Amino acid sequence: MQSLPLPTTLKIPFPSPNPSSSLQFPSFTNPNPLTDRLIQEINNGRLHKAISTLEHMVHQGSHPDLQTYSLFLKKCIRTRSFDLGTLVHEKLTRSNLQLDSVTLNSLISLYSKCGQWEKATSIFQRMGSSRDLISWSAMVSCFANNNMGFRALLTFVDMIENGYYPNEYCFAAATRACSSAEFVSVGDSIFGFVIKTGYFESDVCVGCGLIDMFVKGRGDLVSAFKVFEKMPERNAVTWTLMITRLMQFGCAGEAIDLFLDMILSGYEPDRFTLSGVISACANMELLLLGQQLHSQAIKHGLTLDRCVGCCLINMYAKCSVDGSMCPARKVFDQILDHNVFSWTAMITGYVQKGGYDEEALDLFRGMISTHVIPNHFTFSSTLKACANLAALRIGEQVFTHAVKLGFSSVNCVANSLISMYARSGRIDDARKAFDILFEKNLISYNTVIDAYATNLNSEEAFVLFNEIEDQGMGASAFTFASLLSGAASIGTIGKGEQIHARVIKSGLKLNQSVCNALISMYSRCGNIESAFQVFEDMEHRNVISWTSIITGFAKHGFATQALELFHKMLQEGIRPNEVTYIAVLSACSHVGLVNEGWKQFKSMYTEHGVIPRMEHYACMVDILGRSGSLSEAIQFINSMPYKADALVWRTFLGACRVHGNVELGKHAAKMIIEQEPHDPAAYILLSNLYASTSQWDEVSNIRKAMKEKNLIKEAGCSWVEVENKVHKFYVGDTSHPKAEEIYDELQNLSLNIKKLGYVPNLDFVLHDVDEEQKEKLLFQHSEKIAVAFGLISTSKMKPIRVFKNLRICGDCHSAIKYISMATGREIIVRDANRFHHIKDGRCSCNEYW
DNA sequence: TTAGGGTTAG
Repeated sequence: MQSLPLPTTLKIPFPSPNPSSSLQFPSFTNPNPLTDRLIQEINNGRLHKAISTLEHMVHQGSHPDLQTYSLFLKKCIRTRSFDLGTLVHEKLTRSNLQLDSVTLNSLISLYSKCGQWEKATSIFQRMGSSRDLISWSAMVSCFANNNMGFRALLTFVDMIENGYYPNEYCFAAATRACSSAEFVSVGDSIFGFVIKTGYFESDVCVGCGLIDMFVKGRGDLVSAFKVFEKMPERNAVTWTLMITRLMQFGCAGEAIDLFLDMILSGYEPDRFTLSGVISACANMELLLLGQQLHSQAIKHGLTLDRCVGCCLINMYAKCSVDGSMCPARKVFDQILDHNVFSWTAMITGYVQKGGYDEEALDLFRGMISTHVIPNHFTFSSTLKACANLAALRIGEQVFTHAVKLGFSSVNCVANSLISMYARSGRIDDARKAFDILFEKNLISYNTVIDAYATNLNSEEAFVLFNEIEDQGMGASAFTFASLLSGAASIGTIGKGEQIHARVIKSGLKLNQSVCNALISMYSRCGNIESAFQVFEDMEHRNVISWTSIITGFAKHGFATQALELFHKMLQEGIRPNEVTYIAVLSACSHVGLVNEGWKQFKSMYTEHGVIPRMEHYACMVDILGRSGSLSEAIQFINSMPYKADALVWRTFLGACRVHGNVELGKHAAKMIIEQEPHDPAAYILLSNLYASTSQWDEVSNIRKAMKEKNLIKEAGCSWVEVENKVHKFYVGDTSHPKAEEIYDELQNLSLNIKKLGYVPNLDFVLHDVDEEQKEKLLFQHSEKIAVAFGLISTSKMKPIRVFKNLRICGDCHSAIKYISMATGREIIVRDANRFHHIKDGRCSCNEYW
């Protein structure tokens, strides 16, 4: 299959609609004028009018004859008006007419096509001896169409045993029945038979069956395409089938190429063709071509068609440039008779677009009120809307509805429920929903693994990861990305390296998402060298790869490298996004590059069209504030185009703390508390500010205020990973089995570093106690305990990696520099803000933090 | 009347 350049602006030479190609039925002369009118309406395709006429006739007690009923049914099947077909069947049942095999076969076909295979089966069973070859054929086809391959093959065999020799339709259906992997060998036998009998040479339907056997059963698009190319006769259906299958199996570009070939070969696209190729446009986000196809649909009078409509809704939702859902909604509103597909397409469009979750829920309510029964896709998308809105109670009500309709154990519904709980932090409920799910698929596992990894429970995430491998499911890129992100959050490099080894074993080492997650993991675990190695080894880097490594260098304080990489990224033509600029500005902030920061901030919109958002303003406040330009920072805040949020003020308050400016700090704290009255961080920062300037009465007032408001300060803690186990320490912690050795080591360190010139900085004790007590308290800080434990538990050759949930204390920073000198060890500390690489008495932050 | 279509969770 050769891929042509993508047609984005090409004008397609569509042939004009050919009215003679639509099916016309002969008129019958009938004594009843109403019957004549009915036949005319059926022939003209005015089926809603026809049903009114039929109802009127029935009301008058004058039923049309069987031939007219049969005509009506065939037209309903032909135009896919299944609801109307069902109504015709109801009237037919009440007519007491004796049904012939043609009419009964039509009914089988009607119910087969609208997915009601039970009804089709029941009609077939009641036919008894009036069954003919077409009835059998229709039944084989019905089972094959409704994903019941085994039953289709059984019926096929049953038919032969009943003395019927299969015709080409039957072979086509039997071949399609082999469209799942389990029937590959049966498919081979039928294929051999079809070739031998010469059916393939003479019939297009058999070719269609073969195409599906290869594509659906084996994922073998190449063989399917060979069948297509060798077909002695083609028509619009065969072209459409091949286009649709290419699209469905991930070759949207090839599907569009083939569609162009079809048009150039003079075939006229119908509702099926347009549906397939519009879906291909949606997948490739080709809005212009999608719009051309939309105008074709209008020209062919297909805008009211629900299927074409669904594809257009999907295409507009995926391709809209300005994030607007108006074009999609317009298509939806034009569809007259909504069914479950059209409602679901619109709900899904809203949910996928993001920011339209309320609209999605409104539509779900609208759907229920019009008595359209939702399906598993509807529930899946609606639950996702609830998760986005954090509307757990509504989500639970929606799920109860799904339970009542029997969809609770369908994977995508149950997985959406798991995801909804996981995203709301209700990990236990997510786990319960996972446990009761009878048949879990990879997505079920990935969802719950991601939930554990996000909630820092890497042990449980690993147990489930092993289950995936034990069951032979094969972890995906998503599984690895979640596990790596979990390892990165805790900073367990040992775990991260183990996962890296499993990535290599799984064959996913070149996967872009996995590589991006590896870069982030190594960088966040303190090993920027390995992060850079992964980045260098990548074959194809995207903006996330570049942003991840730039963020890594920025956090580690290597601003020069970060900015060099940023320029290299621009040279390679990669467009920076909002996150890239957060990385670039934070690189400037971590080393105090005020002018460079201004330069980047000013050019982000003018040169690359990235509109600064709150985080970028906060970065600039950080750059200005930490460099000591507090008044410039406050001027900057006042000049912002929108009201500064708590993040901006928190950043400014941090700078006030570093530069000891109590007055501005008080103002900042007031602004934070105004916006987030229950956030303890502002109170703590302000209290620390008072403590550092020895205003103990104020410290005590703040503590009282916090107590009254029941605000609990996040306890500071530090941890190190030793032999794949995380050891966590709080202030003054004595709970570790090696506590005695740790405190002996701390005592020795204290003596040794004092000899080298360390003087405890008692300003960092935030309690009003005497000096001796203050010094003792300093040596109980969690980061010092973690360093001491690292020293006594690890090889002298390896760096010690310490992690802290809050910012590192100033005295600990100074003490650890002396410890690195006294012991000759490299100590890397990751705090809430950045990395400190401490070696031979120096820190990579150059005291700028 | 028997070959082709639409929406899906991490």
